[in-house]
Amino acid sequence: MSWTEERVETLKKMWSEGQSASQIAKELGGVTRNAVIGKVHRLGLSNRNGGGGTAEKAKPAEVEVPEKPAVKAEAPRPKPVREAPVAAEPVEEAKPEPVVAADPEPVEAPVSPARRQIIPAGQPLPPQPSANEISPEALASVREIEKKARRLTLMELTERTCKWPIGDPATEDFWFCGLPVQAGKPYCEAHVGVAFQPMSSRRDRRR
DNA sequence: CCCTGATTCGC
DNA sequence: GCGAATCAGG
Repeated sequence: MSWTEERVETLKKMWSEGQSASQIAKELGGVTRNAVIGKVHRLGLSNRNGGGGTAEKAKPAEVEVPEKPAVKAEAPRPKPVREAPVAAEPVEEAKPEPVVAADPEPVEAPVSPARRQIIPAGQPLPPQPSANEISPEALASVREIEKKARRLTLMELTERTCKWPIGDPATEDFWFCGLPVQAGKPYCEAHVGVAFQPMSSRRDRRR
């Protein structure tokens, strides 16, 4: 295999998207991650760099996803309490916005008759942390990730698959992320981002 | 052990 | 230029 224009393009694209060398190598095929890394260096795009000559501290591009309304087609049912997908606002104060199911999304998922409605009122729901103060980037990537999730079942999880739960466990609409985990951690890159927050203004909730 | 990117150096 | 081997780290 040689580095054809096309392959280099793919490399550049994926690399800028933050894909790992191994993933890129897998995608391209015929090359190892070493080859990819080597090429990356030779191309001089190992670090942030747009090729403008002047060293601009441009951040790693990152897939800028303004907002994707598609959250999750939920049936208009007495769904369990769930905070709004997120309100990524640069607000310093946590703003509890109890937005419940306000998705102007054309639901197309017919509710299965044999399900629903049997949600224990307790608190059996997994964290499903739709935090209040998660970095916008993390959230953006999480939403992206959830669309690329491998949708593994509990039995399919391994020590190397992201164990982030997605969906409502009380329905068929539930699965695990399943993407390759970060390293040692139980979640993939994106989910690690929201799971392990630096510890920002973790103001204790008063009750 | 799994993975990551960085570097070296014979080819 | 290429990339396996190696290094350094998580």
